[in-house]
Amino acid sequence: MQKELQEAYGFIFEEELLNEIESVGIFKEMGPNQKIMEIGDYVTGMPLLIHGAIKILREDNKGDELLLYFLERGDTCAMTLTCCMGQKKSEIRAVTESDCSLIMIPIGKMEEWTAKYKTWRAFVFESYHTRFSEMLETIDTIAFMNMDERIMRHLRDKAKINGNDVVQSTHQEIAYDLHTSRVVVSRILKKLEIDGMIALQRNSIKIFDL
DNA sequence: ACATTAAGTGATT
DNA sequence: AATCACTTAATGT
Repeated sequence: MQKELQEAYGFIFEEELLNEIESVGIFKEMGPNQKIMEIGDYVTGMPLLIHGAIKILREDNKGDELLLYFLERGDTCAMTLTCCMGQKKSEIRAVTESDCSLIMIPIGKMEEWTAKYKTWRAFVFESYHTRFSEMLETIDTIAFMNMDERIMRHLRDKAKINGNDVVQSTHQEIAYDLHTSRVVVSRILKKLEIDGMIALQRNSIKIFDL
């Protein structure tokens, strides 16, 4: 855990804080599509992402979901930041997108470290700001972009996260993430393929126009 | 060979 | 862009 921690956070946190993280944090590794946090769960810990990606989803009253944003190495969940002061329930769902390793920090430490470490404060504010920006971007794409642009953006995001121009995903999964129907996704992907932006295979999509 | 799941398509709203 | 109804293609057993 020490090596991973050093690699991902060594440049942000001072020695003393890194040591504290190491002694109090719980190292976890998990495969893709694992639920880390469910809507309604009490937030008990704060994840520091070391490796891999996590997608953050919102759910409507019918149980349909919508992708809010991805978390990557060096990121943390903004939900835990807003929940840390009281015993609040999570309003989002967090699911691993790929193989992940992360360190869980007990929520009690948050306040303590906020007072104690300047780098921690900076990290929390910075994270908060970044997540907020990403949310605004997502809102923009929903409000102002056509579905074909949204799909293209989503494919690029996924490609970037996995470091691979071939995205492993079914049309149905994309439809869930973007809160639309599979038929619509299939049609738009077909159009994008004819336009030479992507190549379609069963269960995967190759992206040319990164 | 058969069942299951993913993807393609026309028609309608 | 969503939904329905149906077809076709790919994959697992």
